[in-house]
Amino acid sequence: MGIDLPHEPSAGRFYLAGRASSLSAQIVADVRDALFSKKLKPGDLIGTEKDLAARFGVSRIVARDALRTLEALGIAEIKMGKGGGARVARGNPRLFAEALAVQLDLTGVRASEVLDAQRAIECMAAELAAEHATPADHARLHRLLAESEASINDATAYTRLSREFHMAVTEASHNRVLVVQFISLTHVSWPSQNPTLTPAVSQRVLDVHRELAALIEMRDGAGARRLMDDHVKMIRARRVAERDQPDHFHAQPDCC
Amino acid sequence: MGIDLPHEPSAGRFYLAGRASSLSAQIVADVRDALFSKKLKPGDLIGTEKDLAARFGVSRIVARDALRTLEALGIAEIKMGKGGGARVARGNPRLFAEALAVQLDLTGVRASEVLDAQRAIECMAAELAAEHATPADHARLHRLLAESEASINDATAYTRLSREFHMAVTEASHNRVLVVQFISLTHVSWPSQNPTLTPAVSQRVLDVHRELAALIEMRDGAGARRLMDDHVKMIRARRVAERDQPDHFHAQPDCC
DNA sequence: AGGTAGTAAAGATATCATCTTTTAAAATCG
DNA sequence: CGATTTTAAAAGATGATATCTTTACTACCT
Repeated sequence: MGIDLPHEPSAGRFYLAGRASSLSAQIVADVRDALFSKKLKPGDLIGTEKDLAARFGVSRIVARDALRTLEALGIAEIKMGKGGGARVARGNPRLFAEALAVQLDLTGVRASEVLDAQRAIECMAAELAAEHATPADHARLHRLLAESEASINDATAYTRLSREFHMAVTEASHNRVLVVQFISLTHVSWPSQNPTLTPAVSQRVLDVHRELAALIEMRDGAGARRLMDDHVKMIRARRVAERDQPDHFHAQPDCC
Repeated sequence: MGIDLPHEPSAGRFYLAGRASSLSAQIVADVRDALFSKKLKPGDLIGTEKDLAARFGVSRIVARDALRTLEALGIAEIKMGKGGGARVARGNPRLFAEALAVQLDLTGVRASEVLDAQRAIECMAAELAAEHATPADHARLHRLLAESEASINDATAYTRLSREFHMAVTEASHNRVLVVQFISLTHVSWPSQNPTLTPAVSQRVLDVHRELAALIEMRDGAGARRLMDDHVKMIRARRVAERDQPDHFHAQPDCC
């Protein structure tokens, strides 16, 4: 497919002052162009440092600079040893999640903004899960509910299982774009520890999760969306009632 | 704030075989840790290649390797010349948009998946715009509607203005996370050219845009959400009726 | 206020060191 | 004696260093 990326010169580091562009930046641009024009696909060999240096008439360090950039962008995977070199990577959602987390941190968005975006993703996921969930998806949701029940007194395990339940709902939508975005947003918004979670709150959340799984099983997309909307709104309200400050993500005790 | 990133060693290139980790990878990890623990913030000086080389007891090329990676990740901005060196970048949504586009391309998602994710983002944006739009936001929407009306017979200009209208709705939500996601998804999904757009279709889309602006102005969040949902569903249906293939993004003539 | 020179910084090159992978030879077992 | 396994060496690849070149910024002089 042809991805229509921005052509304006201000598109990041591909347009630099001084030298029209550094030599390594030119190599990066060439490889990216080949990727987007489908001349390269995941698994293809991009080349060794020696190969690229020869091809572009530069030193190995320039080639290495370019490969380091491609690696950081998730485009290339590099291997040492005979038969090594750089190959086009397969898509890596976790890398993307990290990139988003970094950018959100740097731009200083508020918890409320992240949670509203998460609400958008999870509501759509719930609706589409009601349409597309498979028997395996239903089984997974039920297994996670049972494990959550068993961990009702263990706040750490419960928090982890809760996130896995939301992840399972998102994956039941069979929309990989929503899955990637869910992973990214929850990297930012999901606390890893939740010391103030009580068994009473856990039980209430578990009840909502059960109802959601039932609506998905009944193929009630509108109902699943509404319940998820209320559920994530409740989480957001608890967060925002505590301090709505960019640097209080970590301190927030609430999840679902 | 504390961003809770994955701590498992398999988190990308920060855990390498052979050498416990390359020297440059260690520098990258240190800088990232400093960023996430708030020891570094946007605008801060990370250091020159010489500084970092001295600090970590390595050569300038190792420091340069690390800085190249941080630059690619959008963490560092590098400047040549006296007073140059690397500083912590400000958040760059366009970089994130490109990263997402690359990853979506590499994972081979379908147009329908991207458009469903876009529908999630735009519906939430419409609802929040109804709550948060300012007089300046309303004025901008009306200006864009007027310019669209004047360009009804110019498919290229109309396509551009149409995207700007959607962007303006998203910005009227005052949620920067939704804005970043909108930019990212439309990098992938929005055709740059639309040769088959007819004035009749343009007029119909313009009517929907007018109604949407009116609902936002009336603060009717539920109505704005419903209209946007139907609108993006219509776009999706037209796309999917043509070929639902990952590599036909570029060829799709439809936008709104 | 403008031009120039000096200095600090990154860009790039040639080369050496180390690591990883592959292949071939030797040893062992049936 | 043939097949299989183990070990070692060679080849290929990246990691890293020292050094030269080019760029950009700042201070000084006219």
